[in-house]
Amino acid sequence: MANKALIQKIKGAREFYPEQMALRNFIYEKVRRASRAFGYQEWDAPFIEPIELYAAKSGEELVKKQSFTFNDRDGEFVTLRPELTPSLARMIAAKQGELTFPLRWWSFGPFWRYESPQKGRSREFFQWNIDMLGTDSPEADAELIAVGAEFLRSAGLKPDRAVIYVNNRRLMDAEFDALGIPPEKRLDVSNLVDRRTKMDPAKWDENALGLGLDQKQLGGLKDILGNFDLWKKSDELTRLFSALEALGAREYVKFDPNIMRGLLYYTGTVFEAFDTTGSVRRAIFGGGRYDNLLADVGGQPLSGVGFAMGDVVIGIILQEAGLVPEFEPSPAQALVTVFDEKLWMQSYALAAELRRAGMNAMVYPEPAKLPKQFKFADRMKMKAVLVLGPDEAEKGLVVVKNLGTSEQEQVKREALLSSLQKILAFNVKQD
RNA sequence: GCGGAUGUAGCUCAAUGGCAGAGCACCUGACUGUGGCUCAGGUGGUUGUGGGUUCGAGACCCAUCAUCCGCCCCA
Repeated sequence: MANKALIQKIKGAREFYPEQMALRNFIYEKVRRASRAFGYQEWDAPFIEPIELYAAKSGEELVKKQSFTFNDRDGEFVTLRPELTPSLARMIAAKQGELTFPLRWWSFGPFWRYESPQKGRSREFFQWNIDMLGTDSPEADAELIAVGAEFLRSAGLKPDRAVIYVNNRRLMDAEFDALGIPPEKRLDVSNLVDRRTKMDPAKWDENALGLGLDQKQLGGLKDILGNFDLWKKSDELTRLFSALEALGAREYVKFDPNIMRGLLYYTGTVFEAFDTTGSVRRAIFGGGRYDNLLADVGGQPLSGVGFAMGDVVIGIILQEAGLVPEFEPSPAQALVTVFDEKLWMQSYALAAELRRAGMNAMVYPEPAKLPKQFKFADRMKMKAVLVLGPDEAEKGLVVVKNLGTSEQEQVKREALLSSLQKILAFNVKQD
């Protein structure tokens, strides 16, 4: 039983022990590489913002119910950021005249949403955001999708298990129009489409009719949602797919008329990536094209395309797929033991010497029995252990033991580096 | 906000209402200058918390807290 005196962490907050931190950094590294491969610049915004920033957009209970808010000492309402886009809009608007467009920005940082924690969802999470602003073309949409595909590829998720589903709002609006679905019902219908895979078919039909659709419209809607060649009617999607072909990302992408995305602000291409084989049914990432990003904050109209990916879902998927590299407990590959009180400082000096030579070296923090120190090195999965005992000190030697092979040799101090490097290189090959 | 499940050693889990246990981990020793492997021994518990029923509760009842799974929601 845990110590009762321990104060519990905040519900849904995340604790990153070194092993989890390694996963987070693994994701960050893949994100960073994919973003930079396409020339995107890293940026960030405040973690706390005035609540109005979000209220301006949704103005809903959503903001109050699903955000962490509090009063600061001056009585201002402060919100832990639940998303990045409003901050992006403000920062762009503030320097709209001096930024170089088209602008390509990416970010990876913490966000908070007051929701009930469950599989794939916590109250505190890290999110990758990536956007291109100032270009309005299906080819730009294709680039963002290609960035996402590049991330999936580099993380080890092949097209047979990760798929990016694409649709287009304008295409769907045109289809809805053709069915005689009035524009004011589009939002409700979109939301219903979004929920289709989750719902019982009969119930879904019922809801559709409840929205005021007639049988003929319902039938037409289902025809549309079952038509996976529909994209051929869309000039935008046709161009998108040829661009994806050229970008080498086509194999990851499928057209799916059921992808809508709940967000109001998407106006053209929308897309969502899913793991098709694992236990997580939530989207890996999702995004699309939005117009008038800056409308709410008073900037000039600007079109953009972007997507966001949380760390929780992708983390589960990568672990399930066995794609996370084995955890290395210690960044240092060599342990310098401390033989006794007298030789303590000599061991410290030896470790310092290794560090000056560019190696990561850990020294045992105090004299202790050698078995204990060796055991420590073993549990830290270190590759080599150095022993500087009385015999070695006297003759200017060091014992180097390869923990992988159990072989050890006494070498002169001058030969230590090359001996160590040999062991480390050998062990690297073994991995 | 709603529903379901689970809380026992550091971890994973046992224990018909009748002495709280096992495996792993940890510590010590076999092995006073060498990790893993083996063997022997040992430490470790207010059974989430608070009440109740009972001669007797880890188990049954009520409440509460926490976690997990799902619904709702998902900017």
